[in-house]
Amino acid sequence: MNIADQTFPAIEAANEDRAQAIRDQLRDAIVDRRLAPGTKLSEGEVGTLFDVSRTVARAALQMLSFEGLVRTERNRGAFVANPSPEEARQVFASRRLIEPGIAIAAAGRMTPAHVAAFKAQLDEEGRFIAERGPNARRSEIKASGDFHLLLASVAGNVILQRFMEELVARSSLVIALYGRSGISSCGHNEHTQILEALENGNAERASALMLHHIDHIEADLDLRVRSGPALRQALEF
Amino acid sequence: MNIADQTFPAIEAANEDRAQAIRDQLRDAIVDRRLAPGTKLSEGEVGTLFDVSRTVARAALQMLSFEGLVRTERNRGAFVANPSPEEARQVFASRRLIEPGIAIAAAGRMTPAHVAAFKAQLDEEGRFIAERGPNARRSEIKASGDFHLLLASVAGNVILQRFMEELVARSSLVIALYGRSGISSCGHNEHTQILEALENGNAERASALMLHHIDHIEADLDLRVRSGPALRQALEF
DNA sequence: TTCGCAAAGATCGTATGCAATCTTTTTCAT
DNA sequence: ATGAAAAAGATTGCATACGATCTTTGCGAA
Repeated sequence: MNIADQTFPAIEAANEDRAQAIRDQLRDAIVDRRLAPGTKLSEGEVGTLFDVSRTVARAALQMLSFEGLVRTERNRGAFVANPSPEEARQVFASRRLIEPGIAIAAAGRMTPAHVAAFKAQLDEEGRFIAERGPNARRSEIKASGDFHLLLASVAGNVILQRFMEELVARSSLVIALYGRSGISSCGHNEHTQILEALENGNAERASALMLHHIDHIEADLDLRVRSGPALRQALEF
Repeated sequence: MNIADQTFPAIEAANEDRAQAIRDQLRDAIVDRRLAPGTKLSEGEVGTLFDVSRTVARAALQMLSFEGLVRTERNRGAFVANPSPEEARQVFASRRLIEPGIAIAAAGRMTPAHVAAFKAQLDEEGRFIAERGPNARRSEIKASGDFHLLLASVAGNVILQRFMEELVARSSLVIALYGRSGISSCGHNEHTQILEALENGNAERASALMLHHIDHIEADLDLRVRSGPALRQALEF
């Protein structure tokens, strides 16, 4: 799970913002758990891996720390975030507050093109659930989150969309740490139901289903403190 | 309104994160309108003003751009954000979704100490409203936002608190650009009412009052596009 | 061995330098 | 004058360098 063992796709070509590209790759790696919570992300290694200077690597890590996916300690560096049970609760409390509203907004803006995009998304999700192997698991995690992000994009509020991107990514970390049953594949049926409600323009139902869905995901977590949160943190694990 | 004309309090001493300190100062300057939307914030000038290298200044500006208070364009630099009417609507739509929930959460966690803090906050707000002069106006703007931030801190969810910090700051920019009646001092009474509801533990009422309060603030805006949004943006003004 | 402490090594925070890009000014033909 | 093109200047993007801080290693005493 060391970052040096990771392989990152494609070369960061383009004269576009390279720090942003690196951030995206690292975020994906964190979200689908190729990088475990607590993993050290040193500026030098990141820079070497992506073939940029520390300056750019540092900027990418700073971005991730704003998103809460990375924790930085002064003079010690950056680590994949290791959310405490309390943080985990706050992530889901935030989602319970925001995401039902997003569902309502999205219900009022669904077009046939959106419906098609959702169907394709759910198909993909289903395919990965059926497959075996760790790569399929990763893709499944990613796809499950992408459903929520697609919903947020349909809602048409870029601010809320960014909030949701952060919350979905952090949720993945939380589930990785505290999830009981490996994955939230239980959610697939619920996703389907939510899409149905959206398709029918039934905003209230979509909203209620979303709330339940979030509750179910959180119910699958074991947020009891195990060895005392301080120790856990202190050991970076 | 040039940044070079600004004076920033205190020296950025401490071996703590200087970029963060600079970000805070710049944010305050933007929020209470010492820096107008569209103002150029060059790395060099910021660095000189705060007596740090461009590296640190750049980091501070990057942080502000994540918060949506600053817009950065590749190879062109950073500018105080100039939110479009659409962005303005999204800011308030986000607040309508989040802040009533925050009020509910806060209502369930109010302690006597919190009540005292709110009272002090409202007192200060009232004092600035009574005063004359541009400095009082600035302080009034700041205080009005601080009420909402205090509420968010009482709610006890640091994630939502950060979201609110961003939204309140961006609201100030929006009001500066699109506000009809100079300031939202109209809100003072409403703040008082909200506190009353919180004090009585009446979560539903606090939530409803907050929703109305946000609506009132937004109703004071004139979000009609004036000279075409493209032109406005193109002229950086 | 085991503990503490010092030296060596690694990593971070920040300043600075250079090329690339953008902006402004100057120049010149229409 | 006016407008286009070129030159000069300013600013950014990025790499690199160096001191400061942290981490690890090595060594000697209990």
